Amino acid sequence: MREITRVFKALSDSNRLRILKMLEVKPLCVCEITEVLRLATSTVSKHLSILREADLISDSKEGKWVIYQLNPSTGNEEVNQLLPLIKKWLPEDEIVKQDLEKVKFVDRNIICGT
Amino acid sequence: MREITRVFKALSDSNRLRILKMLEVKPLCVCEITEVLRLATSTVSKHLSILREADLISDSKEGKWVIYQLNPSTGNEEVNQLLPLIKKWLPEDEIVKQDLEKVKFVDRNIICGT
DNA sequence: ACGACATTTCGACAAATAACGAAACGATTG
DNA sequence: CAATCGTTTCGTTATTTGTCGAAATGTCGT
Repeated sequence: MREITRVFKALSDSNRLRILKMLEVKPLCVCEITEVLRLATSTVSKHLSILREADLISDSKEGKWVIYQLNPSTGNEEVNQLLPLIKKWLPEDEIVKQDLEKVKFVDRNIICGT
Repeated sequence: MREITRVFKALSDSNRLRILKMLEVKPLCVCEITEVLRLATSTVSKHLSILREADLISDSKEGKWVIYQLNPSTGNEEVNQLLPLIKKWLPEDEIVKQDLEKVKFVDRNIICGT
């Protein structure tokens, strides 16, 4: 039960949903997500840790960057069922559409360190 | 977006999940749910209103009782996809199993007004 | 080893949330 | 109509949550 409520809690924040939708496009590092969401880096990092602890995403180090990606298939059966649903949702949401547009052109080598 | 986060927020509380699982068995009135959850009536009523505003359940008056039931198929497409998933979840959860056992024998005519 | 940069952790704060009891509301029954 | 019973609303309180900035951690290039 605690596991499931943790997943739903992770999904119940609009900024975290935006992050998930962005990660559907491609894996992203923290600074790229920060750039799109326009929140403090520490805030984004917190959101990502909540998503990670819910098993919705996973991270991997790549040089000085930490790359986050959707958890393609995890041990968590509920997550495995939820992610495909969410993938089909919000196709017409204005904010999400804008985010995805930005994600296409975002490049960690250019964006970070301005 | 607001719609979807509202649904996930509604699902992110263990007492509200317990209510949903109970309603999978049969429609219930507030006092029956209160009896199983052992929370104050006003607290249960609040939880129910949150679930209702997320379109997860609906209510109908029946004499002096308000009967709540799962929303079989609502205009909310996300809810239509989520409810069947949740129905398959938590089959082994101890608390849920106890709740369902209690629900079987609960009778609003006996329980209410003690 | 040092400086620059990406990320996480910490501490603080405001806002949202879950819980309760008391009071208000609505409907049924005497 | 009045009393009763189930439910909702209101006001309060303790806890959790989202956010930020500052400090700590970790990594790369020089």
